Amino acid sequence: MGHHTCCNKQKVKRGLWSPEEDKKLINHITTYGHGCWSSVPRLAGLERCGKSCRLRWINYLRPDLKRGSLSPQEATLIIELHSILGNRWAQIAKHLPGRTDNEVKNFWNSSIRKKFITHEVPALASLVAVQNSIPPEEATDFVSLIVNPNLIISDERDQLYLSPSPSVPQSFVHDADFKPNPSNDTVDLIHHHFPLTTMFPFFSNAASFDPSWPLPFVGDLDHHRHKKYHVPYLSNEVVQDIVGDDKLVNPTAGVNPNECDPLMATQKVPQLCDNIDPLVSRLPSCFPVSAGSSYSQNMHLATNQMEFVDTIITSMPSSSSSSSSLSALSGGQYSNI
DNA sequence: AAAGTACGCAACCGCCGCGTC
DNA sequence: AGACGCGGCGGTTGCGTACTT
Repeated sequence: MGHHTCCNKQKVKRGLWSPEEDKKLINHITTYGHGCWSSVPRLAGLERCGKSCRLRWINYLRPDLKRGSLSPQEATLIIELHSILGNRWAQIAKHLPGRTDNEVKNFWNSSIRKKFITHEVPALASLVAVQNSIPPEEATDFVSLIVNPNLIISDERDQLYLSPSPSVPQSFVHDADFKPNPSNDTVDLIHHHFPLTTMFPFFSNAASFDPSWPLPFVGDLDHHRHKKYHVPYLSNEVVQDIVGDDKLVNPTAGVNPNECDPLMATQKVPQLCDNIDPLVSRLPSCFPVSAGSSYSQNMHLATNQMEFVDTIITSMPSSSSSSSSLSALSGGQYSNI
């Protein structure tokens, strides 16, 4: 099901290519050219679909491919081109002789992502700390909360775990295995310094806010294979303050450890998952939300989040618009790679 | 040393646009 | 006009292995 049309007609092998298969493909293409890819497997004596042959040739067997890691110059070029072209990997790869779109994509999704997280959070945190005269640790907590999207409601419902994410202040996370910090220091910090209607713009329109939905948090930077569910938690006081309507119900009430036992919380999570999809479609486009998780998706989300954080910073009373530009920060960061 | 975890990379999936009939 | 095949592309995932506990 779902296979390309050329793959439906014959039995096809999948998975990694053997050296023998590679040899057959190379021999065929160097002798006859690839011609119509859908006929290549038959002519070359391979039990693969044409698409698979094409991919193998383009991404691995082509004689003009470069091997080995990308050079610093190539990495810099990818970053520059990505800032112009976005995720158009094929377009980017055209400017890198011997490199494939797949290679560029893999590079971006692994290497750059790491740099993004390790550089951007401290940079933003120091900015927030200075502008708001708060301790660096508190600023780091705040920035980590927004920038580092480790709060997740995953759609992998077959395995259910509640787990805190180390980068997220514990007061924002309910976990069946640990006691949240009752002081809610970070909530208070953020609440004090930033109007939460700015942080979560969808709350500003209470009429369109369905309290039965969970708070929208974003993807899992540590990859889907963790299979953990990070459940956002806000106190009733904070939620009511956000929406300005005491009739509204805390959307995270069912997972609030002060309101139910861990078993109840566990049962609540699948319901939250059921509600996440419609939530996504109703949120303002400026706020990134994902019900799933993947590296590439999260790079995109993280980029949106950085823009969002920039908006927050520039809207703060003490901010200076000229010095708080995220693009300036990003430029400084990336130029060092 | 063994088990668990993190990560990079190769390969697959599904969609889209284009050309052909 | 629209059905179909194909190439191309971006997003996603599975696997092997290096690393950590």
